[in-house]
Amino acid sequence: MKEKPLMRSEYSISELAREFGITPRAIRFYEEKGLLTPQRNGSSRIFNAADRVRLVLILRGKRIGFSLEESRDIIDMYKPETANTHQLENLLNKLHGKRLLLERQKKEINMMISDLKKTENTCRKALKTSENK
Amino acid sequence: MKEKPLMRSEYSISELAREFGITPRAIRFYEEKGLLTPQRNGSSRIFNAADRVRLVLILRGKRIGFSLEESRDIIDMYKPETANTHQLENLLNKLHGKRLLLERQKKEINMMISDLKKTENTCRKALKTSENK
DNA sequence: TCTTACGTTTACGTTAACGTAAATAATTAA
DNA sequence: TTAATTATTTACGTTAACGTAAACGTAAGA
Repeated sequence: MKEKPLMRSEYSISELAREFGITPRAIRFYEEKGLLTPQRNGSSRIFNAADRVRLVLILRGKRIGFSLEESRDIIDMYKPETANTHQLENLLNKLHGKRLLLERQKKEINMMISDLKKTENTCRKALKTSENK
Repeated sequence: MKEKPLMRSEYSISELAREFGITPRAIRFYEEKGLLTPQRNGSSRIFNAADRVRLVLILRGKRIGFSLEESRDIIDMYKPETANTHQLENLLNKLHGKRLLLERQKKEINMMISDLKKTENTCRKALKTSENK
């Protein structure tokens, strides 16, 4: 008799949805946008390991603040048929650009924080003064 | 006769728009959302120094990836009538949160970059090999 | 057999942050 | 006086990334 495979290689839409904490609708949406292209069993979608990886990449892209369109490059990069060095350079440039942006944002945030801490001190002093009257 | 003031203290909508590289529409939109409350001369808006500062804050908020709703707290913080220590703590917490998020994003980006550089090397080797045949 | 769970497609709804256009008024320059 | 510039309000349009609902098919279990 067959044993249950320890590591699944095929997934239903809701299995993936559960695993990644997203909705089936979202997954279908990604497919609509051409970011996923699962097989079919009749009308039902069947996702394999490669599809799962692509989903991981999509979600990783989202976490770094990429739009789906921006993530498309990342995903394409991981499918061997289309991947080429030119694309890779391109993507690396994008990533460097994003990183620069993040660094700038962080600097601005730090400035705002130190700015507000001054305000904080001013506030506290004002409070103290008003308490003393 | 009157001399032109060196430092303006009143601005028309298009003056501000030009100065900050945005459209009058955007400024009106910010007003609609209650982030700006310029005076009027008849039907025309007149912005003063304080309004200008608030606009600066709105745009700064955008640069660090805040939505207008999130920026609202920042702006409110800078108008003395409403500002209080509680709000300030709140805002500081938000900013710290945002910074954490940015740091995480940067880490993910760095991971992706180093990941892709491996791919890059693999690519180059593959190219070399195929050239040698 | 009936219900429950899961799958599908189609299609309209939603939020944010404006863009764009139309119709109109007031001011200014030639 | 006429044209250009700048202003207003009203209101519909746009993009992204799904949410939500309807209407339907299918397979499993009590």
